[in-house]
Amino acid sequence: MTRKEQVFDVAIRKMRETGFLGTSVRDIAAELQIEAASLYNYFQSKEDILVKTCFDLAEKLQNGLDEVNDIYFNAAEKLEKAVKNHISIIVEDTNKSHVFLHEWRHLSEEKKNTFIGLRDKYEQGFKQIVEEGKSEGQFQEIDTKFAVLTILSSLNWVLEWYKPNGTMSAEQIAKQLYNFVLLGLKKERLQ
Amino acid sequence: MTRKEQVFDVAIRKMRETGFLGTSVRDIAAELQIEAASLYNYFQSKEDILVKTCFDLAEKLQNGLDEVNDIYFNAAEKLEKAVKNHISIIVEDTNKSHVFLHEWRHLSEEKKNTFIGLRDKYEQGFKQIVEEGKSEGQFQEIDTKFAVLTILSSLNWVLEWYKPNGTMSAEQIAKQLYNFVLLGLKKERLQ
DNA sequence: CCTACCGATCGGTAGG
DNA sequence: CCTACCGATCGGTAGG
Repeated sequence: MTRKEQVFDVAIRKMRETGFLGTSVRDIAAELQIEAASLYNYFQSKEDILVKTCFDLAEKLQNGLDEVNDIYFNAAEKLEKAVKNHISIIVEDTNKSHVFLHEWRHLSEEKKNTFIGLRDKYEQGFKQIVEEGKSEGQFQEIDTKFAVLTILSSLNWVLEWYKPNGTMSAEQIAKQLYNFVLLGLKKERLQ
Repeated sequence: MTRKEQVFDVAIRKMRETGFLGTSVRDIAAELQIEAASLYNYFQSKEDILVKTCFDLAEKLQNGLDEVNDIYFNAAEKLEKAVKNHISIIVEDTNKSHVFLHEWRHLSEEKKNTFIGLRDKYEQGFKQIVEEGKSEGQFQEIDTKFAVLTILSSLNWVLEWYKPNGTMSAEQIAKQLYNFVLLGLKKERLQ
């Protein structure tokens, strides 16, 4: 782990704990036992850390989703793999994921708009899968936006209680969530 | 609407938009076209607004849940009513609900611990309903904590896309969510 | 509801 | 990685 990685690691953890605005550069420096001014050898501004975290994770999620869409053809299968992709990425580094999910609104106006664009694109990918499932007759005729936002909310909530050393692996969580939450979507399971 | 209510209203909306730390007393004053110092006729500190918002909403939700438990006997019915209670309260004032859900961590240490206690108690109420449903054989043998957190996450996510003048009423949303998300819980609908 | 102001803290820079 | 420091802004108070 390079010194730069150490700095980012501490900064992101602090931002997860007390928010972007609640974390001063002096807080970060104190934990690293150096002076605040010294941090500027590792980043140009405090916002850099937020920018990198938000955009890195957005890219990772999108790449995973694109891959799922390339490989699989069946909507139900696509959805299952998309769920697994999402969960495996966000539980990989829960601090980063928290910052990505909750602190992006403190990006500068321009960066924020770009970020929202990426998020919309990602949601669009899920919507397309649900639409496919509906037109193929695999999924029930539920409102697409409603279904997608409910699915993603359930997936993201995993962060609130996922413990890396807990009893469930990321794989098991993905399976359980898929069975539990997405049961409502499958047609043959409806009354 | 009294002047004090106006002040709180503006403050809470600002805090929803840019967070508790991202909202200065000067921001609030500017929108009301008064000086920052004048605000202190309406509250004693900026934290007062956060405290009132968080604890008022926690109390409202708990009272609703207690009532549900008093009136109904069947676990499935209790769960349905608890879901409706939760949704109807959080969509009543979406700004307050956002602050309640996301800004409580900026409460002072002591207040924060009390708040976490209230939240735990509320979750406990839901857990009890799920346990009842399981022991009565109405619900499948899913992990209780897992089920409750997934349910609450879905309910809270409503705030992200609920528009008071949208096509769905709070009642319809509650029904749809109950059918969609909670389908996984009911035993007779399992494969 | 205002003027006038306080001490503390903020993100960041110059220069080494 | 440090010393020394900048201007800006913060929550809040005194006194009217």
